[in-house]
Amino acid sequence: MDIIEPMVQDIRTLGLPALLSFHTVAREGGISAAAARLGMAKSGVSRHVTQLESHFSVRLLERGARSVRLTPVGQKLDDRIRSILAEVDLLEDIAREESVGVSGQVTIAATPEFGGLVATELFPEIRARHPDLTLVMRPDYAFEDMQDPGTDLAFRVGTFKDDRLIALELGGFRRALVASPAFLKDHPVQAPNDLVNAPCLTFRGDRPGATWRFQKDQARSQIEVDGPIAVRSFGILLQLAIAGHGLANLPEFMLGDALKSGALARCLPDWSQGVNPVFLTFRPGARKVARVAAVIEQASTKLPGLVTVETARPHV
Amino acid sequence: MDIIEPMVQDIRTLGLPALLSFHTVAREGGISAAAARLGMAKSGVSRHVTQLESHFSVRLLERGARSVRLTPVGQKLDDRIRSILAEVDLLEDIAREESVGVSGQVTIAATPEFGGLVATELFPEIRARHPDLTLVMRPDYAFEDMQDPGTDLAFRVGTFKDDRLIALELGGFRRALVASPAFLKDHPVQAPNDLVNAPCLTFRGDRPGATWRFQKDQARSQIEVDGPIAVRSFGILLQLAIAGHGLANLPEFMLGDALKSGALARCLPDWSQGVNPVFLTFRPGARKVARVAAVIEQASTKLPGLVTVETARPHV
DNA sequence: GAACCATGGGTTCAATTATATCCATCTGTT
DNA sequence: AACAGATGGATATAATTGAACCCATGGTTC
Repeated sequence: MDIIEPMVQDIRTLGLPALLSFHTVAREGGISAAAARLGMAKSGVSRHVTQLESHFSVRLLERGARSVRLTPVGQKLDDRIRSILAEVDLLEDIAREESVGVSGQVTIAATPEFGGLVATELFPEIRARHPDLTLVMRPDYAFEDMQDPGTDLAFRVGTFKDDRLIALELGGFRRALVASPAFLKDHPVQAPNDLVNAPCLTFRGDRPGATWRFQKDQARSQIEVDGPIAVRSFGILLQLAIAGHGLANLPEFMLGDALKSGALARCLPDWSQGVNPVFLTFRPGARKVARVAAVIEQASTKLPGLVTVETARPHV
Repeated sequence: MDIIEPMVQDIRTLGLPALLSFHTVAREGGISAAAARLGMAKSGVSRHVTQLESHFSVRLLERGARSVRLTPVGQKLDDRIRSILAEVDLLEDIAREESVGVSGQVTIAATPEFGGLVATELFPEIRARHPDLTLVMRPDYAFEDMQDPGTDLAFRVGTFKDDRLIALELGGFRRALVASPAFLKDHPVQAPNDLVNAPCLTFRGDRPGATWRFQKDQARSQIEVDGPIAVRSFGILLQLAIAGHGLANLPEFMLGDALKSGALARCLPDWSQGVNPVFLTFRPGARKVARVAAVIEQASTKLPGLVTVETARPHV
């Protein structure tokens, strides 16, 4: 009849509860703790683990006297199992939305500035369409794991590495070097090299200083800048620049008002900086959850117009 | 003690076998057929489905007299379930490789031309590292679903939409408009508009004709070309161009030899065409499977140098 | 510092409980 | 009548628990 023979058989002997037990052991760091968390007898958890071990014919836990550690294979498997359990959770969401409608809560992570843009530009329309939906913006520079439930979507700027997430490229933005007009009168900046000893207001990331790259026609310039003030907030950098404390290199989308009102002026307007791509990331199954899809859709239709300076490439 | 309370509980009553049964029903189009495929009593399959339905409180199947159809929710859920089952399968692979080592088979889909590039440039080194690994290249212009096991990796050119796959951007290539020197002597092409009535050798995709876009400084030109010969193979287009049958617009990476030997010459060399991005796509968990990871790693380290014309952006 | 025990975590085992599966039967449609 | 799916009861299978068991560590004591 049918040619496709190789279908999954082993799943039968592999239970979701066993996967959950093992994953909980990995999370909690011990069988007793996992059993407490799951509200079941520790013998059951122990059995689940051994069951998986014999199923895979691989040792998943290094048994110490008072503790267990994951073996390398155990770690790999746990990582996948975590994803699987998260995907299974989504099944519930998808089904529930069918009867209850789009409601509940969507949690979105983004940098504070970008989060502001997203919240002001996107949230009103989403809320108008889905009144029962609660949108939670979690502004943070540190990107979280997103494998544990809690965050549904994350806007990320620039490169990142995570196999387990879908990344939707929304466009990109440029940065602009700006300072207050008064400051520029005292500290004229004609070329990128003038920045070396200038008071640059840098974003304080993991390490001090920053590298700013400029390009003009074929000329490229890469400057290691530093300055008296470094802050872990672009918003504060913006205020500092307006107050005339130095040069700031800020995303274009933050500068609209300040440039119009004349509070800030561009430096080196002929020199362009590369495009910072903006990605929207989420777990693979998330797009099938209607309330998450609503936000994704809104973001992918409306945001490109807001941040894209040049159309870079077809979106994924 | 711990703050993190919301952990999955429902999984307990949700069995992988039930998911498998439902998915098989969806695949086979009926409960009896599914039961036959799974080698179990049809009553069991029926129970599994009703069990899921009551678990989710949603109807998954439209019951007809002699057939069942998936409800919209059923389709969504089945789509996710399919992914989940595939991910569960990967668990076995990951575990097995720990004891057996990297072996087995990796199936890779790509267009015939690109497949050739991949096979010649990538396969030797991979095979040298993993002698027990069998690499299967499946050249095909039609991209398959990749949700059903069978294809582990797929190289894709240009845009695509599939939430369920991870896309790794490897770089991009440009196309070049070429023809034989003899042909060009008879049919000089000075500007893109000259192509309108020229005998263009087009790739026969889903619909006839093609749109070629050219750019020179700020000038942009978009030409709807057509011609006497349309073939669903870039390789044959290359041969036709060499034989002097017309103009072909081919990927740069195919043209090395023909341009060097003088068999082909560039047309409109001042006009550039956009970069065609190349993606490597795979199921989310696939990278954790060592034998697949070996190919991904090789591709992502070696291919960018082969196809990238300009570094577009940091890879994901 | 060596011997000692008490503690906490992991495993094993048997009994109980729950669950899945099958076969036969029933219902409804074509 | 024939086929596809649903239902129900009997049986076998599997999951869960709680108590007993191990065993390494850490602290205590001498």
